[in-house]
Amino acid sequence: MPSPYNLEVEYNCSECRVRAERLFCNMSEETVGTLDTVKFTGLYPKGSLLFVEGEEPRGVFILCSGRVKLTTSSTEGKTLIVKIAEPGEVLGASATILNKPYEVSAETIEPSQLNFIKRDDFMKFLVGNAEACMHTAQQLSEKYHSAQREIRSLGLSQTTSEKLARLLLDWSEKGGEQTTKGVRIKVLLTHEEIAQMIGTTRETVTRLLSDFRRRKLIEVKGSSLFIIAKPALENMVSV
Amino acid sequence: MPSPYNLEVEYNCSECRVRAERLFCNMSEETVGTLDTVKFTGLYPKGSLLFVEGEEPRGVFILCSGRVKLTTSSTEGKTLIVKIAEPGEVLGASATILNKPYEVSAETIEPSQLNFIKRDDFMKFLVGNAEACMHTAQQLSEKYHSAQREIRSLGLSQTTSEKLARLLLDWSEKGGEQTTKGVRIKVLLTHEEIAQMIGTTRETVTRLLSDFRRRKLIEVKGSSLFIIAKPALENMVSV
DNA sequence: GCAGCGGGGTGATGATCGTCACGATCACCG
DNA sequence: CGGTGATCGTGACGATCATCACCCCGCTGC
Repeated sequence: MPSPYNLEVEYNCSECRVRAERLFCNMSEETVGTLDTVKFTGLYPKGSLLFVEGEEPRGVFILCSGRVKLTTSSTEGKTLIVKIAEPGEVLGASATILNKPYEVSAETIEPSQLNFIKRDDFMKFLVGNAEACMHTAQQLSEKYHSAQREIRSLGLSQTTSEKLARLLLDWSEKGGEQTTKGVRIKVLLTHEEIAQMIGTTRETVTRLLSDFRRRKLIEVKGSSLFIIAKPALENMVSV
Repeated sequence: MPSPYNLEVEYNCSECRVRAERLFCNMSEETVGTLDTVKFTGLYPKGSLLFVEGEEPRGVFILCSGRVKLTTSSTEGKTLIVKIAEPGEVLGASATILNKPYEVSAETIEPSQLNFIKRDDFMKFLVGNAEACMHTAQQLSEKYHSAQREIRSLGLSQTTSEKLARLLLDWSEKGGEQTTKGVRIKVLLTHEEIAQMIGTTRETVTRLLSDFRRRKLIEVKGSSLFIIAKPALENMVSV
């Protein structure tokens, strides 16, 4: 079946084959049926802005496939990437529940499928369905948990190399692939974006990566990055 | 009525006079009745450890009165104060819901009253009571929101003075008292603790505060701190 | 071809801030 | 009243990193 952006699309949550793996979506047939009646499926190309920091909450997005970059910016124009959201995450839930402005901006960095639920519908869904409410609470707990990790990393790291090492280790755990040369990571972000993830500058990232290469901690081949000396990297992080 | 630690204690949520002001506790009589049956009221002196980072979740604490310091530490012993919790907040909810280790440590910094709910009881309370679940979701949203603010501040601030200025402005908004000399803040933390709140060292805090004084931005009299030049402080922060 | 652009590499320089070191105060207590 | 510990003040020094500046490379469009 031809579909836009080379994306395999599932318009119907009840028939979604990956539902069981998704923390939020893994709910009873009945609840998912209700979900199907209020959601709007959308396909977004890379670079779509789902919502912007400061905007009044219109509702929530459930990320079905693809990846979404969550960012926040200072008045000076400096940008921090708070998180790269993965499939299964619910975006904008806290702002929607509190009816306060979105606290981050969300932008797709790959072609993505998202299900949108309008604020009113979402609130009714939560109030009327204990299971949905519970799963939302879980989802929010997850988000708080990961925010907490971010705070630790930003606040307790002494040096920038520590933060970079930590980021690489995080990546190797999440999306790493074991090879004979160590874990391979696909680096899909530019140095600029990596810098925005750890709160530093593009130049510093470039320099640190060269430094890591020189010290044989990592190896870079195109967009592949190999973790050669994992223990050494682990020694650098104290958080 | 005499009570320990000079604390006015309310053993019964149903009769609590400040309940309506508390985001979480402001629930129907019925729900609060249920809450009363599962909670254990505790009084804690200053310095009590409620739970420790990494520990398996025993349950949640509802802060009735007093204040609680939430911290996280690096393996090197450096400590970051994530948040000072105020009455009405629920502590340990995300860890309890996910059944993952507490992500922060909680320590009272004043004599405090807290209601404890065991994990099993709390989960049953949520599943069986839509209102409680909804209020918990709200509470978690609040926590996520404030964590997000913290991330912004830590990740986007260029200089330490910016973070300190921001902290003072935050305080003046939350607990400030208008006087002819500008807003008065009661500083109840040591320089060491302030340093831990903004991720720097004690010496730097001391120096920055002296600097702010020299530049007539603030004035210090004992534990009172006056914000003399609020606009100047606001100009320093870009987050 | 070549201009334009996004991305990466690198050097020079200076400000910031962590670290170490030492003193000064003040409260509390035997 | 001297001792002890917590807190604050301050100087000296050096490492780290942001900033600016420039260059290189590969790609795209004309």
